[in-house]
Amino acid sequence: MSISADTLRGYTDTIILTRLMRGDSYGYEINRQVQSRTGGAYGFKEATLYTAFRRLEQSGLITSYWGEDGPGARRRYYTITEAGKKLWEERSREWQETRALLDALLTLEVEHESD
Amino acid sequence: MSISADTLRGYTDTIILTRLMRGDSYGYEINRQVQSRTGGAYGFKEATLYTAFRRLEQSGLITSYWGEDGPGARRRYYTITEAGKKLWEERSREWQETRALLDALLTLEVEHESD
DNA sequence: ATAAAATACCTTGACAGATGAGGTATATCG
DNA sequence: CGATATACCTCATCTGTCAAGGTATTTTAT
Repeated sequence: MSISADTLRGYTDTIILTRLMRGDSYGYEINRQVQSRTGGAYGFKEATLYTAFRRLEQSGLITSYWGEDGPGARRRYYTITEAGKKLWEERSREWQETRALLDALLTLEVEHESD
Repeated sequence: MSISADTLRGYTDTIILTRLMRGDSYGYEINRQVQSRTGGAYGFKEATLYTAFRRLEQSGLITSYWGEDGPGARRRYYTITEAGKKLWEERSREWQETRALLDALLTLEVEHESD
């Protein structure tokens, strides 16, 4: 976990929604995917993950169901709703904007003669 | 202000430090620069800005002094310290990493035949 | 002269997201 | 049979943002 989570604050929900855009999944798996996609550089703290699920479900962006009991511990699966998909589109676009803004705001512009 | 500040949460300090890397400045001016560099898309709320100054000063990342009374309302100028410069370097590097992580995490990877 | 707008600063309380610390239960592996 | 991995959960605390409130000076328009 080389990246402090506070620099990603506010993106938890969108990251989860991104995972669910690929199909239903459950907490533990989503976190494993996040870790593997970042080469181990980032992963959710459990409390962060599960409070996010509550928040997203309460907002109608995802729904959940208990997985058919196969082998292993019980799993709660999550499904993204239409509202969730719409919000994901919006947040994705917003990320592009934010990235451009931060690139501009965190760069030392070059000194001009005319300055 | 088309970008919600919560997507920039955690970058306030680094944005301010970036401005001060260019030389001493004061609150109102820093905010004007942020607005102009983002084409009006982003600006600090006053409370956010001034609480950030307190935080940064308490952490020894900036120092402050009242400007010589010229024309206009009184201004409190801020100077970045050596510790501040060091942190700015670190946070700048971190932003590059974070940007790459979020690009990876917010993208729907393409479906492969082998999936 | 005077009212309005712009410049410039400040604090406090409320709110929301992240998380450490605590917990439960099952399955697998040595 | 004990340790580790899987898999879930909650609550109290901490931190950053910001609405709402405030002060004071200068400039601009009437």
